[in-house]
Amino acid sequence: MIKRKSIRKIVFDNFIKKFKESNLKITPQRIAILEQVLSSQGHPSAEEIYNKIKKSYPNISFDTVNRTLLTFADIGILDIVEGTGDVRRFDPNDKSHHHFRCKKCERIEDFYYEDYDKLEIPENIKEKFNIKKIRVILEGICDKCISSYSSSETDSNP
Amino acid sequence: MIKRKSIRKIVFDNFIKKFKESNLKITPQRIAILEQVLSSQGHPSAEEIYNKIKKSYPNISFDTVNRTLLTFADIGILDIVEGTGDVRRFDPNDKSHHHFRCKKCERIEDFYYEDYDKLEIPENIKEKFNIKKIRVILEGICDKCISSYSSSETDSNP
DNA sequence: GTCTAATTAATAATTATTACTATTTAGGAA
DNA sequence: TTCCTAAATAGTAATAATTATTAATTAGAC
Repeated sequence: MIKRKSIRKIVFDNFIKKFKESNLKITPQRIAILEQVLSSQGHPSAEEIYNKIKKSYPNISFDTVNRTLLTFADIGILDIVEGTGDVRRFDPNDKSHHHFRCKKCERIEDFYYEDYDKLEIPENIKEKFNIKKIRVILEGICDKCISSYSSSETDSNP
Repeated sequence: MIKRKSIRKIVFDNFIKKFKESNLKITPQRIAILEQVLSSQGHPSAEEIYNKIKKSYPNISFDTVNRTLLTFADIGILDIVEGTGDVRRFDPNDKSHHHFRCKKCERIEDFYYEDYDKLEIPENIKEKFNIKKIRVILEGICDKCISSYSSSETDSNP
């Protein structure tokens, strides 16, 4: 019991450290959202998290939850599922291809790479699902954005 | 000139065939949208396509364009860029993982597969972009949906 | 040409996301 | 501790994307 609590505390403290590193104030709302996120399964939307938090924190606003989740994504506490939150985009390219996505300008660029086209599908997946398409998403910073990025990204010296 | 035109016609006729196979009527609107899509670069949104079509077809409605594009995606004339069009979803899973997506119920399931974690990044991409994350998306039909799918999907005999 | 089910235009309704502003608060300095 | 200030929040409004509705039109089979 005591041990479980302290493990949980360590995980938690790590996030608190991240907050401080990013000059984010530690507010009860952020703590509540963090706790909710850490105990989430699957891929919740802002609204799902908002509804859960409201139970213990009735007058938190949706905006705070949404904004905070985006902040968390910014500082790397959680991820945004690829593509979601963007307007629906159509892809008229009928040749087998893969996508590079820029995290900064959201640009999506097609690229071709045969090795990726013939990737093997894991057995347990193949048994359970009927796979129709395989796509690799590379996420990062594109050439146009990289220059405007701080040097700390490429230079890891203090 | 004549040759180019007939190649274009062949490509076009293939799509017309797809229309007929799917019992879709061939309307001038659909032709216009098809032409616009086929000449599109990148990953246009419904609105972008709508704006372009309006120039040659001023009183087409947005709804028609949007609905038709979805229909095209249904019959496989084009794709929807993975994830787009969906509510933003957060991913609290901090372990390296990949996604299976069901095309029917939109379910996203995490899975783990080391081979995918250590995929090589093509040289030309590595030179141009600063890659931070690699993710494989498997698209298909999930176990829960497969039973409600027509047998023609799994049985390719006439 | 006639008929009918499918399609469309126009618009309304719904839903997601972002923006705004007055108020409150975290956390550093005295 | 108390004070101060920049940051964060609640509440709400605005914007934008998507889906639904309905009356009118039309493609394509006969």
